[in-house]
Amino acid sequence: MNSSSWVDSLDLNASARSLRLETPKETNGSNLVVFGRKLSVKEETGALVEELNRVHEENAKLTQMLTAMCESYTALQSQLRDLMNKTNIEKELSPTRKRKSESGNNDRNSESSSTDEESIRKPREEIIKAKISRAYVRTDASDASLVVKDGYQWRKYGQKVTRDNPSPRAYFKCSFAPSCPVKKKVQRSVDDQCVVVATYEGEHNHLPPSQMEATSGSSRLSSVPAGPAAPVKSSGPTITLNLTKSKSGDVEARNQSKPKMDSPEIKQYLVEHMASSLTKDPNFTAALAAAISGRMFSAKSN
DNA sequence: CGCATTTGACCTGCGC
DNA sequence: GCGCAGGTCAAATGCG
Repeated sequence: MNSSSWVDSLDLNASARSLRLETPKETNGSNLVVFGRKLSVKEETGALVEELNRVHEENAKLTQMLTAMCESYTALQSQLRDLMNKTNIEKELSPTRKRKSESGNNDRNSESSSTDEESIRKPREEIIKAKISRAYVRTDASDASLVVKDGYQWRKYGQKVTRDNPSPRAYFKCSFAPSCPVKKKVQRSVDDQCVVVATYEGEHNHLPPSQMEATSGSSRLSSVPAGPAAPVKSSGPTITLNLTKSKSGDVEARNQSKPKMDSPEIKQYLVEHMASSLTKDPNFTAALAAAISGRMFSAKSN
């Protein structure tokens, strides 16, 4: 199961709710015209409140489902990681094409200290490099800055024009924690200049700054540390593909089709998606407005 | 003045 | 060995 399918299922639930909430919306107008019928208005208000409570319960259930799903996905991911580490070790033990340069050094055993260091360092590098994910962010094509707001702080350390793509590729390092090994490459897509492709290498060894603020008691809903002129770019959805290298094509295919559900980006996207599907639903907003106004009127009449 | 960004130079791996 | 391309470094520059 991929995220889009269960996000869609959330959408379906939202639409199901909206179907049930159609009646209040239709009677909303009559509330204003036949305002004297207090009894029916109160009945409707009660029904709406009931409906709201039901929606809240449903929301809580969905949140529970989401949490359970995230947990099971995390468990699966750690299993996959263990498997991949095993296959990496096996690859290291067996002679491969990558070993060509090192095998060329075999006749120079006098440099054993340096080659030993390399052989120790290389698997570590490969493990770091194995944790590669890719994010596609839709931005304004006229926006020349290759900045992808993902909740982390990045320091640009280089830019290069590559052969396969006329638009420059920018290189970033995570600057929030000095010891964080994560790097990011950002380049516009060749096919669609509106789409920016961000490739992440490695894993953060710290919480995202936004989450750190949240845990430290900040009441802000979403805080991106890039300054006031840098809200979360929600001009389009960010799709994150975990491109973690894998020997098995089957596992790889499944893994690629499965975005990082436990990543803060996805979680934020889900929250935004759920919030927007609710707020964009005219039936829901109308019902909500009717319920609130109903309560206000009933409070006034008391 | 300090920090982030820019940009040319340099390093490294790979193919021929 | 040489050239190419991608990646990184570090001095220069800009900005708040």
